[in-house]
Amino acid sequence: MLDKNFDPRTAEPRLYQAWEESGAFAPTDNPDAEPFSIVIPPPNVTGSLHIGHALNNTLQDVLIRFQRMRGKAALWLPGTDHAGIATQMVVERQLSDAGNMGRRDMGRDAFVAKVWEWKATSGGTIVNQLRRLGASCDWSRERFTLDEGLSAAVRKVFVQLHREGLIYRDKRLVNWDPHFQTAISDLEVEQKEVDGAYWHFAYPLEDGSGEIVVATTRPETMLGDTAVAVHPDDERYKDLVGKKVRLPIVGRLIPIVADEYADPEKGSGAVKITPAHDFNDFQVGKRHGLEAINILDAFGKISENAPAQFQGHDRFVARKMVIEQFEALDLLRGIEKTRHQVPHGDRSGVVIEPWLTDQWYVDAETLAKPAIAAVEDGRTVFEPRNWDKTYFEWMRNIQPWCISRQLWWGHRIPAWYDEDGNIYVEETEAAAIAAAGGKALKQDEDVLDTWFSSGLWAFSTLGWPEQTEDLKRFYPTHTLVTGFDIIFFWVARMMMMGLHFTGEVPFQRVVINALVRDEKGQKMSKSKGNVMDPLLLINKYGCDAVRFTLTAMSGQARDIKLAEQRIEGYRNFGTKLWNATRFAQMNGCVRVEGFDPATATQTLSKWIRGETAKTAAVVTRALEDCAYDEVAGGLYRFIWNVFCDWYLELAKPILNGSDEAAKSEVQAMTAWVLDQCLLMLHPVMPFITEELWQKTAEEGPARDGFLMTASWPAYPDSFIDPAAEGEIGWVVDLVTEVRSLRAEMNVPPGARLPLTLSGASPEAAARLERHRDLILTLARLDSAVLAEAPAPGTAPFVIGEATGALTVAGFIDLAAEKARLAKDIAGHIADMERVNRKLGNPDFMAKAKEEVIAENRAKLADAEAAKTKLEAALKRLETVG
RNA sequence: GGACGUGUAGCUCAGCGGGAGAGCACCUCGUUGACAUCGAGGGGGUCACAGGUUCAAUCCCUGUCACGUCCACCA
Repeated sequence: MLDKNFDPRTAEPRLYQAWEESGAFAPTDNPDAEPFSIVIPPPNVTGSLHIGHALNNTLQDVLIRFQRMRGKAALWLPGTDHAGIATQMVVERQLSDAGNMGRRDMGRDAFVAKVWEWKATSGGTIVNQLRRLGASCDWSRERFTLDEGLSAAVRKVFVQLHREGLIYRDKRLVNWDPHFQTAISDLEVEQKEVDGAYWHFAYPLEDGSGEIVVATTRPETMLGDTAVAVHPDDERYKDLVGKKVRLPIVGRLIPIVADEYADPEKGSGAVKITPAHDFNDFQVGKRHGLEAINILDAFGKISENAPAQFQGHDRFVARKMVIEQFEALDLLRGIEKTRHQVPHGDRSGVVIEPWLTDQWYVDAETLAKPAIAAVEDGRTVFEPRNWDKTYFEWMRNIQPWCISRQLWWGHRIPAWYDEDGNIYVEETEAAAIAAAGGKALKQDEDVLDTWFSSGLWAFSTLGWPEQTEDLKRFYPTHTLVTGFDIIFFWVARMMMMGLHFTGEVPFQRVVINALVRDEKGQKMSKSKGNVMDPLLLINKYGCDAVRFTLTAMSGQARDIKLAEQRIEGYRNFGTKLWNATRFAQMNGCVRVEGFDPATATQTLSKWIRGETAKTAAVVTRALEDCAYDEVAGGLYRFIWNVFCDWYLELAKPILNGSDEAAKSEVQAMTAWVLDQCLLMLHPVMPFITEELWQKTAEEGPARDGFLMTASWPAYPDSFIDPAAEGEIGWVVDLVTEVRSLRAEMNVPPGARLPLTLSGASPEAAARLERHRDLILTLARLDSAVLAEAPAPGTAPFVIGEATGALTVAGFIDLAAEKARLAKDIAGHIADMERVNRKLGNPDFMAKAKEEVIAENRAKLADAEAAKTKLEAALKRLETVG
């Protein structure tokens, strides 16, 4: 006998370990099995499981378990990302906390060795947390973006793209992070709105004939100004173009140039040009052959290219100094407070500076073209569909991708330089030296953007560039499940790299999962203190409850507002199933080997068999379409509202009755349906279902292996029996009507009342006859018989073509009952009027579809009949009254 | 400025051309055994607003308002 409750704390680790040890997570080696593969979005190796991971990985696990049960060669390939900046940060902080020497003091090799050491001891955290979530990844294939194989793939890709001219080195403005002293890509820049101001500065004309006023939000950049621009059509400044101004403080003579970039509508219409520190100014500078003077160093301090008094001062200190000096020179013409967007590094949080350096770039525009086409023609589809618009929007406006980072942790760029600065890009140092004719070379100091290696993830993890069995079998992968926040970072780059290097899309379908927010819709963050730790939730409610909740809430919406109460509710759902199984055990509902539901003779058996088949159809289709909310909803309704609330209640009289044949059939059927529940629920709630699968085998025939590897159910349409459906539906309606009446009339629960049924068809009469015992029990009736007409003083209700009448003498409140009937009648009359209006409308009759007209006619007839019966009942009441 | 999305019951959301739905919350009633982590019953909505298309609009179109997210912009 089962315990009263499922104990997830002990069962979950035990079951997971058993699954893992059995090798069931690996794809079947059956060569005929159709492959189904998913690559995990590799979490940062520094990461720990947050609720977003829990959602993302639950959805993947649901899919992979479903496809595994369907007999596919299901591969879910796990791994982690080396996460350049994030990891370097963690280890640096650890070194500093421990009072060790810093990264720069210990040197590159020693530091990188430290990071590897850290990875070996602490890098497995998130992988173990995925196990707690029940993730059925094939751990034997686990990869790391910086492992030997993936590193070789990275070098090969870099070299090939370089040979094709798609990777190049360029000197231009980059987004520079002064905190980490590295370049970052556009995507790693976050715009934040902050308080700021426009400072209006006067630049005196060289000839002393006046001044020109410019405005800036970054006064310190004036130290690097090399021009002032005005619009060529701006009458105000027409005569000044070609003249020069003397840059205050610096003393440099700089030209006034005419350029369309200057907007006459903005400010004074004249704009200062700092080519080395502004993306727009850089372009203007190019057009006019202006010098780009770099006044900042890598730390964001003023460099030796600026006047001595500023050198070595932080950019924000220099800003104040510049303003003060303008004021002192009486050249400050105004300050205008404003709020404006300022770029910040997404990791460092500091203000990003446009900075002029040499970096490596990928020609993303060229790579994007096939990637756009693949989504346009449907080789890869987004789910929900409209995410493709986001993808297109970015891909069609894509900019060169800056891939070099001035960090130590990552894939070192496979480029070597000789003394003269010639570059040799090769997969190995030996090859580079050979290419250089034996000269001594020095490798590029930089590493690649982390996303460069994750862009290869879909095929590098399967063994590329080797033509491995896995690559042949599992590439292209089937589905990618990921968050919309990394469509640009990751999905787009995998599309580009996958198509370029394999000629095929990396995945056929991209399922975009929502963002989990707190119950008020706020983004979860540590500072707000509203984070929900999935591991705490798992400990509290069990993993299955957390998984079911996340699945149930994964509709089309972009956000999931997660309230703990929901998890509690789905924990109860698990308990409900557990107790239904317990009930089955108590009633001898043991699995019968070879039981064929098709042979069922009892109406109740045929009905639940059909309901099971309908549920399986709904759930299977929903799983195929990744309609997760429908998966959860379909299972919940069937197990709780159909199986527990009705079937088990309807089965009780049979299970307690004396008809042995009926009893043994219902016992076998109950056990069978329970098995089907476990099978269908397993992908979402793997633990409790597996536990029940094993436990029920203790009292019945042995099981052949895990539920996890059992076959997904599929039933013939013939399992649905319309006659049984009609009959049980009728019983359910009848019982519901009686219960409703009893409650409305405040009939005491213990009172057993007589019921008559008049005007019943022979079919209804037969149904009453067949299910009388059931009806008496469930509706708490004393008797249920056919009658000529409802007796006076009874409470009537309409059931199909018949009138039911409950004898409630002693409980009936005449006035209340009259009011109830009048309300019902009014409702029917309103229906009739509405339908009559339609049927009386010649346009409706001429243009509406046949079946709609028929439907309305039937509706009218039903309403009329019901109204007539209720009116008769009301009349009787009035006579009595 | 551009793009995408959302406004349906107190809350969270489903539905999406022909009778307004679910879960939770709320109210009433009910514990000698599957489950109080439960059962039975019930109340509650001009489906944001305004136009249009249609025989018919919560659903399609246009506009307005409100909210959210992403991208661009830092004179």
